[in-house]
This record gives sequence, structure tokens and C-alpha cells, in this order.
Amino acid sequence: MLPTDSELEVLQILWQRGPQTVRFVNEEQNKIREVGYTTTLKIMQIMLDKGSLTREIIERSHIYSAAVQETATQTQLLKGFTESAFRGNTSSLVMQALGNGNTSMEELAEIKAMIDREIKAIELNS
Amino acid sequence: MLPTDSELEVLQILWQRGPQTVRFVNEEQNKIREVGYTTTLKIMQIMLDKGSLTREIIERSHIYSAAVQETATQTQLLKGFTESAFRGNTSSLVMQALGNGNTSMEELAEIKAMIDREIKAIELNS
DNA sequence: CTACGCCTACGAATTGATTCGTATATAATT
DNA sequence: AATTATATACGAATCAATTCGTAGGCGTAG
Repeated sequence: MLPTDSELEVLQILWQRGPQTVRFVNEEQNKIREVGYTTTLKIMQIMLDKGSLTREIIERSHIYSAAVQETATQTQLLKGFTESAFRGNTSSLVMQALGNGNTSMEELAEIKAMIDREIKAIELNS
Repeated sequence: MLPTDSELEVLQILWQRGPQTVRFVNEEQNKIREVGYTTTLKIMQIMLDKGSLTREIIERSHIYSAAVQETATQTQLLKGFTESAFRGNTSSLVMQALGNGNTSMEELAEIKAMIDREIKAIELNS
């Protein structure tokens, strides 16, 4: 099941920083916006309940880990977003993403290489 | 301001099909999912209020038009999405989008051409 | 022992978006 | 004139997500 916005926020922190306490996640969030401690706690308990987090008890405090994969989640989210905002038109989404002008030379080269691989793959299949 | 999900749904229909009545929009939505007529009406009235739609009265019925541009809206939505789902990493988003394997040869070529233009632009600027 | 700090649990309030019911108007139909 | 069909307006119910207040557990410092 897809994470809500605040669930995604928690997942991002755990994906990036590895398994952590509620306190840690809350402090990370507070670097961006004000969030009460029990708010973070509640969200993480809900996620535990849904199965998108797991936890273990170490030294009397709970350490939470992401139980869903970053890439898999991104793929699902991207699919829905492409559908709703771009009517499923992937290439128009890609063009707009690249059009922002904040993609470095290296990244562009990397993407280009990937496209070449895709093109090869299609050629082989026809 | 960013459209909510149902607002976006309405905008997509108007962007695609041009100015239309509530009835028309509602019937389009019902091809996908069941939506009551007054529900569509209410959403469109809210949008009128917010300024994302305009309307004119023709022959006693209201014809609504999108008052926000498709591309501009997509750009804003994409920015937020890239941030929340990909921590701002555009190239990783693009790679995943292309990785789905449902992009045609023509589209890939078009994207590649665009990347080449971007690369040229960067080279000129350095 | 008591107070304090830091933790978890969890019900309940709040908020925002969506959906729906009902009132009302107006034209077309009988 | 009465009925039917089709509109708009809009308050209120519903629903999901988020936020918060409060209670209670447990170790540590005074």
C-alpha cells in the first residue's frame, strides 16, 4: 500500500539514515518544519501497524526500520503520479524534469547512456 | 496554488477537451469511477472560487474553462513530487521513469535529442 | 522516597478534501 | 396549469490524515 505524505517523510529519513529512534526521526523532521514528538510517534506506530516499518527493542528504546524498499516505493509512486499529472505520458514527464536545467553534465551523460541501452534493447526485440 | 487530486482530475478533462459543462466533465469522470453530479459541481465551484477555473454563461448553462496552464501546473507538481519521493534527485527520477520499458523508440530519440541540446547549453556556459 | 526526565500508548480533536442531500430556478412537455 | 427534466447553490455529513493531550512505565539524580 502507498505511504501517505507524512509516512513518506518518515521513510525518507530511515532510508537515508538507516534504523533510528522516534526521537531521531522527529529531530530530523524539525530541521524542516515543526512537528511534535507524539505526532511523529503516532505516525510511526501507524506505520508499524500497517507493516511499512518494523521495530526492535534495544536498551529499552525502540529502533524502527523501513520494511519497504525505497526503489519499489518510488516506482509505485511514480506510476501514480505519471498517470494523474501527465495522463500516463512518461516522455513528457521526463522532458519536463530535464527541462528544469538543474541536471549536471554527469547526470545527463548517465541518462543518455541509459537511453542508448534502452534503444539497443528495443532494436534487438524487433 | 496546487490543485488537489479531484481538482487535477477536472483540469485534465478541461485541458484535454477544452471548455465544457459540469455535465460533460461528470460524464467523463464516470467513465473511470462513479462520481455524483453534485460532487463534480461542487468541486468545480470551489475551483471557480479559488480561481483555477473561469466560467461563462451560454444559453443558460455554465461553460467552465481551465484558468491555469497545463505545463505550468505540471511543473509545480513535478517539483513537489521530485522533492518528496526522490529527495530532489531529478536524474534518479528520470532513470526510473525510463526504466519502466514502456517508452517507444520515437520518444527515446526525442528525449535523447533534448539531452544533447542540454549538454550543448552547459558546454557553452563553461 | 520523590522528583524529574524521557519514553510509549492511545483516545480524541482538528483539519482538509470529498461527497451528498436538499432547496430552488427555469425551460420543455403534456 | 401541472409535471418532468435539467440546472445551480450551498450547508452539512463523511472520511482520511494529521496533530495533540494526557496517562502511565521506568530509570536516575537529588
